[in-house]
Amino acid sequence: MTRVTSQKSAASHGPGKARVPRAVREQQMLDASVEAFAANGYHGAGVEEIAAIAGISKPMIYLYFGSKEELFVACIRREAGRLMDMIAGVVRAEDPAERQLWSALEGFFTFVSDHRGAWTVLYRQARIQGGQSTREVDAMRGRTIDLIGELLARAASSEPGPEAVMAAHALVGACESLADWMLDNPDTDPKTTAKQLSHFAWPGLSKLMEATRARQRGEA
Amino acid sequence: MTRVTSQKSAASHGPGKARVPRAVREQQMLDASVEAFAANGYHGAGVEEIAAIAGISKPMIYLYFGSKEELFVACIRREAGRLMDMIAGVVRAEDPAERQLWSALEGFFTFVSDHRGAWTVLYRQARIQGGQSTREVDAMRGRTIDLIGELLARAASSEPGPEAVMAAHALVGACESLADWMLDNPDTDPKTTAKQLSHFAWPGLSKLMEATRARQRGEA
DNA sequence: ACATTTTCTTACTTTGGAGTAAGATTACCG
DNA sequence: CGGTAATCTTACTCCAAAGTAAGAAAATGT
Repeated sequence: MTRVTSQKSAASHGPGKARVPRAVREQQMLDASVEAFAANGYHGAGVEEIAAIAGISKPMIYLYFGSKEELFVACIRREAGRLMDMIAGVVRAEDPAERQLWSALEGFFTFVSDHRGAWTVLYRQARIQGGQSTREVDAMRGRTIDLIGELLARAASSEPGPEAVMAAHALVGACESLADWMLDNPDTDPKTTAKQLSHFAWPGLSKLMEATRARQRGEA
Repeated sequence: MTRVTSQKSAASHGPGKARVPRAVREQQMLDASVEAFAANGYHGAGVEEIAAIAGISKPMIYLYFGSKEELFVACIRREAGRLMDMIAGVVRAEDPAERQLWSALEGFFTFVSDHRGAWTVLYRQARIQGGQSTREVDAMRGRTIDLIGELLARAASSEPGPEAVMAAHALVGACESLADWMLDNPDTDPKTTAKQLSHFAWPGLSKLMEATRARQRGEA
């Protein structure tokens, strides 16, 4: 509610609306897109509706982004970048494995919490949509899983085996599910969620890495 | 490929197509719908296309199901029922908690494996779509999570606490993610997947239940 | 002041696909 | 046999929403 179409319309001289440089408008359009896509899904959200939220008319979107799909891809890219930045910003390479894992979880849940609704829905949308956006998100998801697999393997000082890959998939799935849950329970603390998941997942991971190390000693 | 429009067209007398009773046709339509929705998503699949796959013309679908959305809901309901039957068929109430958990996982992964592509995509579709289908699937998912939470609580002989609920969410998410993974790796054995996830998840669950029991003793 | 570029809008075309009208053909039942 | 009900098709209507044409109004430079 109380959407602001232009915060300095009165300051500008005359009846014409405030002109805004392209770079800024693009970000406003992306903000509006994320809001609309998150609320109604890719097909549910209309370009006209998005334009309205951004306080602008439809052709501008086509002028700056070319098509609805490209607009969507631009959203995905921006949000994906933000998520990656968030995680990269809190994980310290010199920490031990368990600590790194916990940091990554904390970064992820904090991001979801900060971007209420927006990201997770967008993320789920993108994986379904088909086309470029799906490819990009799936690629990012795949890289994340590989990374976690390698992290686990490194903690067990070995190569990533099939169990580590499976564990990584399971862990990522658990994160996604808990992220959804956080959206329904807005008063949940991201750090608590991260810590609890960490507590829950670590015994199994620890056991798995132990087994890996044992197997490796037996083979060597 | 080699889609069969009617296996007894030659057997029937004359050029007219084989007539089929409603109950049978409905199932054929649902089969076609699942195939099309799974391949192209709810919006990507056209009613005309579904009709073609079922070897029938479009108005029949509207005559029997009313609208595209109702058709989709009917798909969801049928597949959800099958999944529930599958799980209910393998879980034995008198078994201990760990065994029950493993059985449920086995049932789930077997179902996904048997209904290659179809179900998981449908399921993911439904959770996004909005409308009746989303409500039903989310409700089913919620019941499943509650069930698992209660199972865990019962194993710890206590009421379901917030940690149990969280663990249940994480576990369901892990299952969904691994189901997706199975679709990309068709040569994966469902039982192996179930067993591995069980091995991976149990230490954490066990520890959690232990803590719950300890806390309860302290309070009593 | 004038030309050029950038920002922005109103009003339009187009189309893909959901949904329907009207009726043909075949089975069923006295 | 009719007559009624069920199955099934061709050939439409209709609309929401993507995308576009044409140009107005403001900024920017010279």
